[in-house]
Amino acid sequence: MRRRSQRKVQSSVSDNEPRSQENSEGTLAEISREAVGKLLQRANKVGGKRKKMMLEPETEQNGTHILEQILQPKTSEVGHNHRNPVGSTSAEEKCNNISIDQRYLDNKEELDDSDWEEGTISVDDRPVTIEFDVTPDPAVKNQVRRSSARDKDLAELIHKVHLLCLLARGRLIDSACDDPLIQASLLSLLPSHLLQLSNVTKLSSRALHPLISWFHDNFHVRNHTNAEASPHFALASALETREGSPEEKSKKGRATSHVSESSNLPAAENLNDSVIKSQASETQDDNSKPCLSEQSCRSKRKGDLEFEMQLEMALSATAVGSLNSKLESGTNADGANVSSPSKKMKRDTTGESSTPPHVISTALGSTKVGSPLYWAEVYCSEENLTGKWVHVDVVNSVIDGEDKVEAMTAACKTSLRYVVAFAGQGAKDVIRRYCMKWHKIASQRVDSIWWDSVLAPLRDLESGATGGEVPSRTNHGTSTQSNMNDSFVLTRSSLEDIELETRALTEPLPTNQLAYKGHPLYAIERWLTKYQVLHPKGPILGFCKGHHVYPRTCVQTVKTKERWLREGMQVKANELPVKELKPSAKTQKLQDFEADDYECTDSKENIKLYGSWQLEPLNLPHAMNGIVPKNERGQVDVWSEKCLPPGTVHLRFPRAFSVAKRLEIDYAPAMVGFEFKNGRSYPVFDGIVVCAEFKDVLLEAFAEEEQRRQEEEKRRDETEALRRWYQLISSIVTRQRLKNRYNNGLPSEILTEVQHVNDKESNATVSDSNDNNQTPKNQQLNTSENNIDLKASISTHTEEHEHVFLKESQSFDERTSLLTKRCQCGFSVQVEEL
DNA sequence: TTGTGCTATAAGTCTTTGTCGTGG
DNA sequence: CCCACGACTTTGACTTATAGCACA
Repeated sequence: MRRRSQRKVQSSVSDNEPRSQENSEGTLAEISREAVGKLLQRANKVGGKRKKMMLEPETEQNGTHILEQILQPKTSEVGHNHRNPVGSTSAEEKCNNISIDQRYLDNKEELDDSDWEEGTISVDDRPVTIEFDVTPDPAVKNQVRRSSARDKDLAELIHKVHLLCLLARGRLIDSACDDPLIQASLLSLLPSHLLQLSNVTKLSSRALHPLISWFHDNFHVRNHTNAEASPHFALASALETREGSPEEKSKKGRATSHVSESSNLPAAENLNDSVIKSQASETQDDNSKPCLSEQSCRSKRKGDLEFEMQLEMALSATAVGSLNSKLESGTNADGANVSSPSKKMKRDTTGESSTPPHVISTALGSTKVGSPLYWAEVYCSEENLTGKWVHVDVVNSVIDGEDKVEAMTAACKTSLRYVVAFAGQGAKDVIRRYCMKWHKIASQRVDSIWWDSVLAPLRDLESGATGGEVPSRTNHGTSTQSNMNDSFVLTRSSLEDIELETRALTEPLPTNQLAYKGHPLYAIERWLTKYQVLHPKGPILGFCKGHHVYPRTCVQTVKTKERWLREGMQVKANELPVKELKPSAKTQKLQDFEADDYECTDSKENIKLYGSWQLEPLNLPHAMNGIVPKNERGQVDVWSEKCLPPGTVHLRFPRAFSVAKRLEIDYAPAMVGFEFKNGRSYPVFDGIVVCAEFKDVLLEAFAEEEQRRQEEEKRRDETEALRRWYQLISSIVTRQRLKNRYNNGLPSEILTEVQHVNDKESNATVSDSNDNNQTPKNQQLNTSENNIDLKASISTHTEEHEHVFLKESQSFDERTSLLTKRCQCGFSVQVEEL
């Protein structure tokens, strides 16, 4: 099975668009596979690169060796990936398998493309190939490559996709369970004595026992399934199979073993169905009763496993973790109008991405590795004063065993990281009900902000489907309840929220001290960081290995005076540092150096840290008489608005200081931070700080100056444009004249004469004094700004003549460095001597 | 099996206020 | 001569988190 899905993924990876379009019309599982395949394609690209890096040292081996080497690191890398905490389970294994194949291909290409010069020496035109007897260095082979930031990003991405797939799958199953036909079928299977359960007004978990045992006895979990069946079909066929095969029951022992090996998935679905069904019947029978919901677990056989397999297909590449689905069935407690069926199907993912699938399989003794776990939750209004959702695992015939789930997953050598309840197309994370050691899994879960945002719309749906109002039970309600009733209407959902929050705040103390490192509720002094202290130092909640355990709320962050300054706070007078740190070696060295210079003995000053309770708002001197209070460097450190002395403003417009200087207004450069460049830190300035009364004046002056500057810039641009035009025209004219003069050899040649007054651009001026008067056309461009005069004249020569420049006739102007060469005909050329 | 301590590595944090040459 | 600007030495020491391993 794994191999098959692996191939499929691979093909979708290598296929191009047309294939994917084809897939898009296929089954949901195919679509899911394709989507995941695309992600894996990206993942494998990254993996390929990584591999290339690993193979670099091996490029000097011959081809055979290289191919062997290519295959060898795979195993180690697979192993590594399995260890990746954020990786995935079965799908990840597939992922790795695929990457192996990809890698092989990649390296084949590499072999084709690579030049073999490193391993080949050409002697007498005959290539000599040096072959190395490669024995892999065990040290290198065993070298652990830690996952880089990029690997982690990728793992997180896969993690998220995986969760989304699981959510989608859970909703599908939930939807199937809502099918009225399936519900009706399920009800029809129920023995009559169990149907009476629907008439119970107050449901307690104990009342569920007959139903659970009936389901447990009558349904089995099948070992193989039709992976392509839809959830609806799977459910229906599960019911059908159970009906049609009473004799299979007598093959019961096998079924039991199957149960143990395959997960509880089917049960949940069936539960859902039965619950819904029972509720439906309930609603029909007696709508006005606040009722109960019952759940009957039905088909263990096909449906469950089919779901499981489908799920695995859908998640093909991303590694299906184990997935538990639970179903909560509840009844609406309010006897009012329309009773909404309050059933909740829950699905939990355990060991979600990182656990190696084979571990699970070992634990379960099944070939189905990484199977999701499913169970149901039933709302029992008689439980826990306010009523609560009760864990019901029909496959294992366990009721109210929420504390056993974590142990069960632990037996599978994985951890329970997500427990999601589904109902009414919505979903809610109820991990807190099942997780007893939150600190162990918190770091393994996806970013909570992302997860909450994904679940937010689903939570509303779930709450709408299950959140029947809890009747105000003043008769036997507690004071807390009535208080809460005063403030808002209690719903099952809100009560559950309270329950989960309470659980979150009452986690038992861990027994190993390492767990206190970053524990959200508790702390021991040993694991505080450099900038943390306990304040107040108490109460002591307990002990762990001789360490006092304090509430995490006692842990305070301490900072230096300068750091607090950035937040607009200053240390109160006469406050002693709550903690002192030894200066770093670098600072120490620097201080020693200064001590040598100044013979200062107090060179080893500790870094003094203060806590937030030792602070008061920053009290800077007020600006007086238009003078800005400055620090010892003549500037103002503007870490934030709070750091501005009262009566001053921070002006950030460009060249503000020049404006202030021109207006003779007192100002201070505003230092806004530091930047590191070339191994040093440099202060970064942005704008100036001036007294508030000058703000308007400065802004006005800045606006004027800005306008003047823009006009100046415009003028400069125009001048530059003119200059370039002149240059262009000059060169055109010159070119034309030279062409006429030398190219054609015509009896009559055209000479172009360019005279430039105040010429600084051209290095040579060609003029013909004889023809100056014959200029047929003069052009003159004047600009009033910079007195650029342009005079271009074109003259015609009537006789052919080859100029001769004699040394005697040339003259040199030392002032302008211009050398003038003259021909006897009167033609002259000026060149600039360099 | 689990916790602990150690090591190695990756990643993150904190540090924190120039000088000189060149060209306009 | 003054001023603005850019190049220059591409920090680095330290802490924290993480993973693997050996051992009790």
